[in-house]
Amino acid sequence: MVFNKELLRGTLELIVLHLISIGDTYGYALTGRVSELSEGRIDLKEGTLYPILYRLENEGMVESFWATQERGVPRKYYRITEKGRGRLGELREEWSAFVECVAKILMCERQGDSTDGCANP
Amino acid sequence: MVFNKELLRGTLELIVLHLISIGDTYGYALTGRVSELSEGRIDLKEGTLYPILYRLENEGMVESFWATQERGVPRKYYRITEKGRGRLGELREEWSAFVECVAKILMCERQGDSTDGCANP
DNA sequence: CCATATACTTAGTGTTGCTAGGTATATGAT
DNA sequence: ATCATATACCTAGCAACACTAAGTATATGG
Repeated sequence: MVFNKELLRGTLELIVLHLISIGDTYGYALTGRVSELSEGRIDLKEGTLYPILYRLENEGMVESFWATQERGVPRKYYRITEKGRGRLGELREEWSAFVECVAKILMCERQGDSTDGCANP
Repeated sequence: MVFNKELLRGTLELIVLHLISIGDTYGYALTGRVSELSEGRIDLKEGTLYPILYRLENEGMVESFWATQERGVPRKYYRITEKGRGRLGELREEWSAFVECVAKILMCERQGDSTDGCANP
C-alpha cells in the first residue's frame, strides 16, 4: 500500500516546496494534502515534515509567519521565496531527468557492448 | 551533473536486479554499465554496490559463483533467481506507481478542497 | 619498477525519514 | 464535568543505506 520509505528520499523536499508554491500553507495541512493527493500511498509523518520545513526555512527557500485564528490553535504558515522558486525549478528538472534515466536503464534488455545506447532496435 | 545521491535510495536495488536479470554479471562490470547507461549521471560506487549484492544474495534474490579466467583476477558472478524475478517485478511496479504519484502531485496547481483530484480541468 | 586497470571487501560517516513521545487548544460525546 | 478525538506544533533518538576511504590481489604497459 504505502511506498517504500527509501523512495521518498530526495523527493519529499520537492513535493513540499511545490505544494507551498501553489499557495501559503501550514504543516498540519500539508500532511493531509499529501495523503489525499497520493491516495494514501505517501504517508508524510509530522516527524518528517517539520524538519523539512525548518531546513527549507534555514536555507531561505521559504518564510514562515504565525496566524492566529478566531478559534483553534495558531498555525505557522509557510510562503515560498524567490530563491525557493529557483530551487523548485532545479529540483523539478533533476527529478524528471532522473526518472527518464532510470526508465532508460530499465528498458535495456541486453548486455551492453559499450557501443549501443540500449535502444534495443 | 551527477544526481543527488538521495534520489538513488530505493532505486539502486531495482537497477542492479534488473541488470543482473538480463544476463549473469559481476560487480565491477555493473559499476561501468550503470555509468554508461546513465551517461555518467549515476556513479554507482563499489562501496555502495557490493553491500547491495550481498543483501540481494542473503535474501535469495541472486546466487553467486566465482569464475576464474585465462588471465586476470577471478570474478564473482551473480545470477538472478526465480524469487529475484518476482521481486524485480514488484520493484518495477512500485517504482512506476511512485513516479506516477509524484507526477500527479507536481501537476497540481491549486490548493485542494478535498473534492478535486487535482486534475486541473 | 611503478603506475594503472581490473576486481573484490569492509569499517566508519552522514543524511534523512520514522518512531514515539511531548505540549496545547477546541469540540462532541458520555 | 470528564474524556476521547481532532487540530497543530515540536523534538530526541533510531534505522536504513549511499558514500568515503581504506585495504588486498593480479595483470599490463611504460
